[in-house]
Amino acid sequence: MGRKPCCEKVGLKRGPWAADEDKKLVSYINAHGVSCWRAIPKLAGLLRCGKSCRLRWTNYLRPDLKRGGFTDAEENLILDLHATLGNRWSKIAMQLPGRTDNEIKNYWNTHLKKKLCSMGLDPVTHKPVDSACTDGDTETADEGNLDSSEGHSGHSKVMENSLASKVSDELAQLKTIDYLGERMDTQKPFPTTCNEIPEQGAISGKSCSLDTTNSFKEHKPDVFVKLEEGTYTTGPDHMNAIALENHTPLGPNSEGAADSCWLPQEQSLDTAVGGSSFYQEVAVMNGGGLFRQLSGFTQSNMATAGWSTYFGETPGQPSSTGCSISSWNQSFVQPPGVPPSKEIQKLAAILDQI
DNA sequence: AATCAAGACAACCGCGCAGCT
DNA sequence: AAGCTGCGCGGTTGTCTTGAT
Repeated sequence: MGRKPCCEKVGLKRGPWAADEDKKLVSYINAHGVSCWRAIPKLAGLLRCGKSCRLRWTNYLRPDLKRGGFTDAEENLILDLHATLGNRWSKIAMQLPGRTDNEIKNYWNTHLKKKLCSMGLDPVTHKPVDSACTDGDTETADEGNLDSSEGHSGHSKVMENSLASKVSDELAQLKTIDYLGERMDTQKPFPTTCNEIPEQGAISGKSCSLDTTNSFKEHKPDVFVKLEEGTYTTGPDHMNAIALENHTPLGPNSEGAADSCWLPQEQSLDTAVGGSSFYQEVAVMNGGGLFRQLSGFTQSNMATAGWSTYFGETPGQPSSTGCSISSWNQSFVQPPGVPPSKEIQKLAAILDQI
């Protein structure tokens, strides 16, 4: 049973939109708003299907769209979010006000994918690959896609690695969930010094991120970061924070090289904060030792965990909600003293088999 | 100046999901 | 529960622009 087409296509115009079509659509929507896309073309006097109108509006005509090239900060934010979310362009677009999923997707395909390749990173996993991407974008990245192997010989190893990587990531996240859940249940404070950070069981690299625009609301548990001895690096993705705050990072190694900014273990948070969001970010890492996204996190339970002090006002963000931490690439660590859940045991078993 | 290739971006297509009847 | 409808999403294609030869 075939699906009914979204609209009657006979006699409808296709292809690029003319200026007068844009004008008609904009003036109609400005006057009446958006209710039913299907009905809009007729009401607006357009020979387009509703779907085409919706796309034109959302991707091009919407007044809140930000035109022009992507800034470095936006670019880094996309890279980071893609590392976490994959090709979920709409989700990524939610974090970039004024940008559309289509725009981001195009930018990714034309610029960022190549950029990652040139850096020797797999555009799907964002992890280093042995061989650089070939032109023609047959990314080695396909290894991240278990469904697309189509029986190519020699892919079984790749598939294994991919599966292992996926399972590892899943496992790490579940461990984190368990650990964070326990912490939240018992009101046990999060580690505040480097020494309290669990060291064992580093699993795999992956980025984690925090939507600073919504504070801690509605975030799913994410990952731990593994901390090097006494020092912390924000990783390249820390630039996200800057993007969200829409200003340039301060401090040493700014200019996109902030991934190499380190803070001594013993440096106090108060000292580290130093008025700059860049340092706030580092400071939270320094003091907190870990960061996470957790559903139900609030200002008050963060305060319980000793974090509230560091969520100061940041430019362009509501006071006390604009935490500047965004994300960074580090390794997962095995949370201490957490009895493995069934899910974890299951995943661990799969991992062993691989 | 003409041609071709590559790049950039707009637009389309098909699928899946949610809400409604 | 099943079918229908509208919408949103991600992948893909089409078209225009730019740069190289």
